[in-house]
Amino acid sequence: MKRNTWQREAVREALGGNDGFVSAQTLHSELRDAGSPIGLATVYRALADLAVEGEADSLQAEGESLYRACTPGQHHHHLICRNCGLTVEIEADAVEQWAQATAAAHGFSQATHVVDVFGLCAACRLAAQGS
Amino acid sequence: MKRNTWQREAVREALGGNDGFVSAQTLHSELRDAGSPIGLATVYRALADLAVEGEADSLQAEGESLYRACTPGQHHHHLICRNCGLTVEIEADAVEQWAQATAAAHGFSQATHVVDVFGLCAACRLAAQGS
DNA sequence: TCTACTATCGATAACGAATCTCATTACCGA
DNA sequence: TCGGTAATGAGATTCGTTATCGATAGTAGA
Repeated sequence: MKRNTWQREAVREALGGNDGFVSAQTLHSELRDAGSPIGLATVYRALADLAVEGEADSLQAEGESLYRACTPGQHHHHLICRNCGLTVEIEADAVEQWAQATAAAHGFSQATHVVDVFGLCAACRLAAQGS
Repeated sequence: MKRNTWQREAVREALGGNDGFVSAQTLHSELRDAGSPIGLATVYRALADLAVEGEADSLQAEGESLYRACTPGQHHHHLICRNCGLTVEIEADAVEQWAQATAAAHGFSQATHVVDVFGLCAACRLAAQGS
């Protein structure tokens, strides 16, 4: 029996309110700053649940897990600004097929893949040039 | 001034003696089991150096950093068996170009990318079927 | 609506990977 | 051989994450 609690909903909303990837710790701080008495463990549990249910994407960076709300049910990858965290969801049929084909060519089955692109978004590039 | 120590060489050899990716902790255990009195911090330092110098590749998995000896100086990706850790180095010019093009299309510059394929190698698939 | 059941919460302890500290060691040029 | 100093290593520390367990509060059924 799955229950709907305001805590879970708060995490979902806080996640949706961020453009890019955020850490569980950061999300917890934001919620506490906003006056919510939510616990850190609850934020971790909620994020893990959301990730399993496909409502959030997660990736590992610099030793911590980052999460982001994403369009559910659809396989996609991310183009992430390494400066401001701005994230763009990208489709990559070509890469999907390449991954499958490459795996098969080496005798591998049940292939999954990790594909993320990091760069400097237009705004951050201009800001860097201006300084 | 860079110095050559037996510890650094021991890490290099231990890394080369493994087919797939191994964690710093595992490598340290192996070295200690083999009778080497090398310290954990030294293993971490040596691995970080090797990664910087291009003699080792690293990737994040399950909350820890994994390392592997690799052909230096050449950009490539990995096809990794999620069961036995067997790793195959793969070239992916198509993916390189796709990543650059996609980043550029969204206004991103200085694009780098993370591309790894996980699967079940032929031997592990057969073993799984046999059981 | 009321009640019982139990999923969920949350403070905190525990855990583990990675890093830092600093006294000691030993590499290497002179 | 000698001295400066890079490198080492045991242990402490940091930090993100997970486990524990009593308290809390959704939810189904009476």
